Amino acid sequence: MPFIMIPNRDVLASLAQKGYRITPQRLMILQAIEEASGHISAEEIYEGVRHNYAGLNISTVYRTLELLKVMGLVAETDMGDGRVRFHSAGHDHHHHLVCSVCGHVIDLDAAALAPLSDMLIERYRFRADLNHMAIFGRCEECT
Amino acid sequence: MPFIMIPNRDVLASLAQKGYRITPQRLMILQAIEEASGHISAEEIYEGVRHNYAGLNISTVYRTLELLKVMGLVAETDMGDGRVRFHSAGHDHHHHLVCSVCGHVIDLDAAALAPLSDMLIERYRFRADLNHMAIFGRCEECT
DNA sequence: GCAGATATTGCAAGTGTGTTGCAATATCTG
DNA sequence: CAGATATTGCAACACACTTGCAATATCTGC
Repeated sequence: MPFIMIPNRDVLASLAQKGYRITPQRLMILQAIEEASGHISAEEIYEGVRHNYAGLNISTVYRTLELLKVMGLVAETDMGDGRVRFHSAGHDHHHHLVCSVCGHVIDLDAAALAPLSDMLIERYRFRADLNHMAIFGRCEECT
Repeated sequence: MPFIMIPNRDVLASLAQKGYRITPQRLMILQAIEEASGHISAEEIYEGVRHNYAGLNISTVYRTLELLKVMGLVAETDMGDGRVRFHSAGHDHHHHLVCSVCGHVIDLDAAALAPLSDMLIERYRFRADLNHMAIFGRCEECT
């Protein structure tokens, strides 16, 4: 059993409280997500954790991510590269400007889309779920 | 060879002009896209066309869609249901409010997102490509 | 601590959407 | 109409993700 850092105690408490078990795999996956700078895919989590613990299976990563997502502990964004990316929900809510040319991602804070959200409710009675939205386009360098 | 309606002449001219050939498969696929109310997936185009012409292969559908997309004759939107959907680019540009609960899609005209687009250029120097964007959330009925 | 209940894992096979190499065939040009 | 070449159908593949199930690990109550 490899050495394991202790991730966010609140996350562990949330899991335990609902009858979910704290396993080394879950600890390592959580740690990988929290350590990731930016947004990390299931495959990247898998590769990262396997450096310490070769026995990990990719299906455990997917199942853990699904669990964390349903519990609202991680957020999911489709950056349009054919796989879904995750980050800790503990960070501030934000959106993503994804450059279609160079792949660079600019973070955009949640407030920036508030006017859009208000307009959609007023004009269409549509309550947009704008968490972690990806907007595609070209960044300054790639114009 | 089945009976074939004549799709948009401009589209045929665009194809011919670039050395692409007018085949019955392409005619039938184009027709399926133009006749579709709303947004149609590759699989739906395939099934629809096969009613008339059983010999069609799904890879021909994908290759034709790719061609039409590159030529700007159809537009593509990821509605978040695990497959990409297409519609004729001849129609007005618009966006989509997709209800996560009932799947209902509200069309939103392009102008509605102009303020967002302007803000992103001004504040982030990011030129968003907002064509046929999908915004997820809940419609009035599913609140 | 320990035993039993049960949540979780690893494995291997399966899904679903979309892609690709290649030989056969169809379209277009002169 | 013949030749050049674009396109198709086929079958196999790619890739991200899912699932059934037996083996194993975690947690709870004593």
